[in-house]
Amino acid sequence: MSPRKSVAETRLTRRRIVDRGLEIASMEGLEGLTIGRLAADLGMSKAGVIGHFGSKETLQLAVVDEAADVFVREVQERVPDVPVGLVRLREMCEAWVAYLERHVLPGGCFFTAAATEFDDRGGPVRDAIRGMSAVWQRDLRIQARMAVHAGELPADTDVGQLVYDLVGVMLALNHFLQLEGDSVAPGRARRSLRRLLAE
Amino acid sequence: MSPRKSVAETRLTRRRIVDRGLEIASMEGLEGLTIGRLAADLGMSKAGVIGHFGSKETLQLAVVDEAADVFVREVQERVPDVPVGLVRLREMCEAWVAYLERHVLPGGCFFTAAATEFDDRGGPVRDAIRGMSAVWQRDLRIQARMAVHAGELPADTDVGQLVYDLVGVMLALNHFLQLEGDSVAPGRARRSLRRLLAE
DNA sequence: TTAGCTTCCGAACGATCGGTTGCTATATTC
DNA sequence: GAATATAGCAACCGATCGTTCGGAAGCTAA
Repeated sequence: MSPRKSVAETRLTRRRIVDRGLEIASMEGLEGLTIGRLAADLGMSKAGVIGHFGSKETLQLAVVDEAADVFVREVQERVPDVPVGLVRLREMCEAWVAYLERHVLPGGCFFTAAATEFDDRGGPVRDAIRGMSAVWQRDLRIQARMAVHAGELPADTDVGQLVYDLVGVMLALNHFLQLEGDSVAPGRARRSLRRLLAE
Repeated sequence: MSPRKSVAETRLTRRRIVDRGLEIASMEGLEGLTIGRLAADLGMSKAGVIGHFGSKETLQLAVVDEAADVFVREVQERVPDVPVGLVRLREMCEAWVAYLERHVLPGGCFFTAAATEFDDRGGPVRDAIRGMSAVWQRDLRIQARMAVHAGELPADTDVGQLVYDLVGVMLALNHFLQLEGDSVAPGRARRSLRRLLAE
């Protein structure tokens, strides 16, 4: 039926698949993302979908990559160009809160959902998720360390502890927003961040 | 093949199913819990498994109930008989940390996993999970309120905010333990709790 | 024009999903 | 001891899972 598309159109089809796949995965989970469901949503055949990836696992990895791109675009690139250290750390966290508040993905934070879904298994998908999570936490740790070094945070600050607490604030935000539809949660998150990142 | 069992044995079979089901669900998720897998694990037929419940949803609800029982047994009943208020609140949180540290379930906190899995869907299973979560948070809120009233916490304490932060500490603990196998996480959790629940 | 490459489809594969149906064998009840 | 109730099994149902295969259709290079 469908003939060969130009190179540009082909890339576009692949993007459509991954984009819709990310939406589904953020709601139903990476395992709940089904070739048949994806094909039906996009009005194409299962073979046409899987042909771009070869296997479901490759598709899952492409979705994880896309989630990382979305995170870069919707969080990291929106961090204002402020000096490194405490000010930048605050803006990174604010961008994070705003991202969840904006409901960019229908299922909330993709990495939160994917992490709890795959935390007990092995395999490349779990490794990819863990890698993405590690990169962001590393960025937080770097800024926190700079803030300590610049005297913007107490000299005896435990940077690992601080990152732990920041992650907790974000996990709680996702939890209260998604499970309980709690609209005051972003305010709570910001208040916790203010206390954690006070000068 | 298998004949009818005595009433006691029947109850025991049902318990075996739900117990193993909870273990599987804590690792693979409530949807990843399949009748066939459960039957194979227990050395019985699918019909023998589903016969006790009638449908998979009923089985899932039974597993959620069992998870609540485990939580009561492993957390709430281990809270020492200390006076209400701040002291009791501290012991409740400590019991919670110890529960995750003890690795009672192979997949970590069942309700954390179940909540993120079902937070985007409707139906009785989601309602049950939300209900369990609400009960525990209510208990926390009550003790926090008593602590404020007794002057053990600052008078201007925002109890909702405190519960938000406590939940964040626990979600982070589960996250770092399960995804990253971080053995220092329980220490981090206790340190955060000490800061949140300082007199 | 022609040959090759690629995208996508329709159809089918074996496996597994949740669930149903008869049946056997036993515990319980009378 | 006879009648009844029921736990669990083997077999099967239609649906869906991920995946494979052959071919149709159109772009591109020769």
